[in-house]
Amino acid sequence: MKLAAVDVRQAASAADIVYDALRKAIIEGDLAEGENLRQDQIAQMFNTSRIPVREALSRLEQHGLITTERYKGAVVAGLSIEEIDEIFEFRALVEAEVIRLAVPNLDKDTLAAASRYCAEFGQETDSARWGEINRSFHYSLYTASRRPYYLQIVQTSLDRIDRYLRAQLTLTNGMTRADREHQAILAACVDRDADLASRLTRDHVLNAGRSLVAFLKDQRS
Amino acid sequence: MKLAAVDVRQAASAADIVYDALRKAIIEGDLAEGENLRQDQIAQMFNTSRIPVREALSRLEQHGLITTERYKGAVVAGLSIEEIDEIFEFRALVEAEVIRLAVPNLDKDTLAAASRYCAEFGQETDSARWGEINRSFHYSLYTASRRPYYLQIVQTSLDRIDRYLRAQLTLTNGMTRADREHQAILAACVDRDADLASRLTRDHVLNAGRSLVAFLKDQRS
DNA sequence: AATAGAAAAATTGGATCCAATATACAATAT
DNA sequence: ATATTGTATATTGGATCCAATTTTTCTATT
Repeated sequence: MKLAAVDVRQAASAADIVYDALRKAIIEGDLAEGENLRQDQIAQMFNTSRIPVREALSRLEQHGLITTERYKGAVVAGLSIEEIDEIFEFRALVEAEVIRLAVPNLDKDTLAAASRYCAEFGQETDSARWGEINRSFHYSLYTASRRPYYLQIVQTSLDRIDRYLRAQLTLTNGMTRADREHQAILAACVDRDADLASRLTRDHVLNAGRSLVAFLKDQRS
Repeated sequence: MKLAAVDVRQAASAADIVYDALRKAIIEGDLAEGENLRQDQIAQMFNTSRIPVREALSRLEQHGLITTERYKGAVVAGLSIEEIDEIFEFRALVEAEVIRLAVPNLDKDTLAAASRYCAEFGQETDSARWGEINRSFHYSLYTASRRPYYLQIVQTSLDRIDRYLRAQLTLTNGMTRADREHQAILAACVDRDADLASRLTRDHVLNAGRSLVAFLKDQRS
């Protein structure tokens, strides 16, 4: 029997759909930080009741993307400069280790895919897509680490600061620098130099963080 | 006006209470892995309806403590040896960094508290309490890192493998070795030797992981 | 007796309803 | 005019009800 088997176990529930949509909207900055999320309003937007919305909001809160107060509701979580700084520092630690673990396992296909993302990043003119391509580039390499737990942590960390990272890429000329650094990381991976790839990734993340924090300090003062 | 003001904003909701209770039961191993969690049954145990229970289960799933399948329900998540191994490796990375960041900030009170936990750990005869004291010892030092994001990650990582860690302490004589290592870590902290404390913490976590994995490999085969 | 299939029970996901709380606003007092 | 109190509205948290799905039990057939 030849059939494209589909795993029906994980058919999306209403809560899944709402969660995915809200997560995406927050990550991409379509929902401004501080914005109120009214259960009723969201429920109507998705043609469902408040129950799945409440579950979605609960998940978002667990991931730190929103904050809720009892009987008051949910608002998109903002991050202080100190929190942003800390998350970048954390990412530098973990992602440097992930790429180190990944390099020995990199095969031709993975490197080719990463190379495509790297080129695409450099050529893309629509700044709205940089964040997504940037993420794809790094993640395609990280996957070779074969460390699902690390990868999940990296994803949730990135979720928290993705909005700001996107801003940093478009402003302060972060894009051209990121492009250079991506090429260097990719080259180190091709050379199977895990230590170098790790150091470059660490610096890449820290550079982005420093540049972003400097920008925000200026902007918020 | 003289009144002991209490912040009523964060009065626990029913979902909070159920979540805390289930989390504790899973972490401490009172709920065996694979065990079914029936919404109705739990709701009755807490004299509430299924709604708060569902929210609690949703949170537990986000933290990886249970797995759920649509229309089938929730079961306490078990971990494969590979997953346990990975989480210990991850903890070693992060906790080594956290203690390094903590050492410069350690004040007398914090060291005194850690010292008390360390002594308590060595003297406690009730093996059921070792897990909790062990956690308190490490966490009291980690707090000085002033890195709330790191600390939250450390907590959730520990939540995932605490059951197994408790088993490891009671079996394979893990307890006496842990006690020795705690004293060495504490001494390095008193000496303000961040590098040493970091290295010792890393080894401490990796040792526990290796010993646990060896035990499980033997047991599960 | 073993097995396939149908009916019944159990369980979850979602909708609707009610209670508790917060917010907005009007009325009143100073 | 301002501040305070009371009231109405909006919003959330929780209970109950219904639909979709799974699991169990029963029955018929071989």
